[in-house]
Amino acid sequence: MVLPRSFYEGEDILEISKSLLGKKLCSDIGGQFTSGIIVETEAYKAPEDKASHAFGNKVTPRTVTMFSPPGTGYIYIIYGMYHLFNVITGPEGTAHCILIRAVEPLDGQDVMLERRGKPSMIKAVTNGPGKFSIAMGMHKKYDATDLTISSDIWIETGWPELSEEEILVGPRVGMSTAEECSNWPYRFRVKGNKWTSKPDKVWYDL
DNA sequence: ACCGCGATGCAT
DNA sequence: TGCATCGCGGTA
Repeated sequence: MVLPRSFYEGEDILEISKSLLGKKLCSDIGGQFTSGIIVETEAYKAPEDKASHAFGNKVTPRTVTMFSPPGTGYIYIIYGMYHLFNVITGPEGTAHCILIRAVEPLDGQDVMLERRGKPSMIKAVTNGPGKFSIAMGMHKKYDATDLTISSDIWIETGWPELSEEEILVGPRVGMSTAEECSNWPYRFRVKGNKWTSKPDKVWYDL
């Protein structure tokens, strides 16, 4: 079942970030169907979050998508070559968004390997925001896609709801200019899942 | 294992 | 100018 808009519109972005773990992210791009279970997420809580593109509710040509209704996809380019995929959440008008950082591959694994130029799934294919976005065909041209009605990119129910014991939390990465926000525990992952991005030492139980 | 760095486009 | 990144080649 495709997740309805009500899934995305709650006030608590951290709860939604955790609820997205275990959901099934699907894409049908270039005539190729791929899907994967979301196993790592990262929350960006505008307007007070200095790490958010929409810090201070700043509206630019890039960030305007972030003010779209909850359940909208936000795709932007980082380092000139990676099309990172995010989900807009929160009450309409808030610019909260959640970066999808890793998925466990399900359908279309042959397509993912071809897009990534890798021989097998044991080589890191979807364990990072840039990597899984390539594997699933994410592209800036799909920015502002309505994930509740799109036939290009959508999110379905997947695993049963995870318990808190199955989730680890840690600080976000790449926070060089976010000052006090850089230590916020806004990054979530499925405990023990081998498809998450490279482990580090800062994870702890909820 | 870890570290440094280049690729490459676009927002500011 | 500096990224919400990745893969490579160096050193160990």
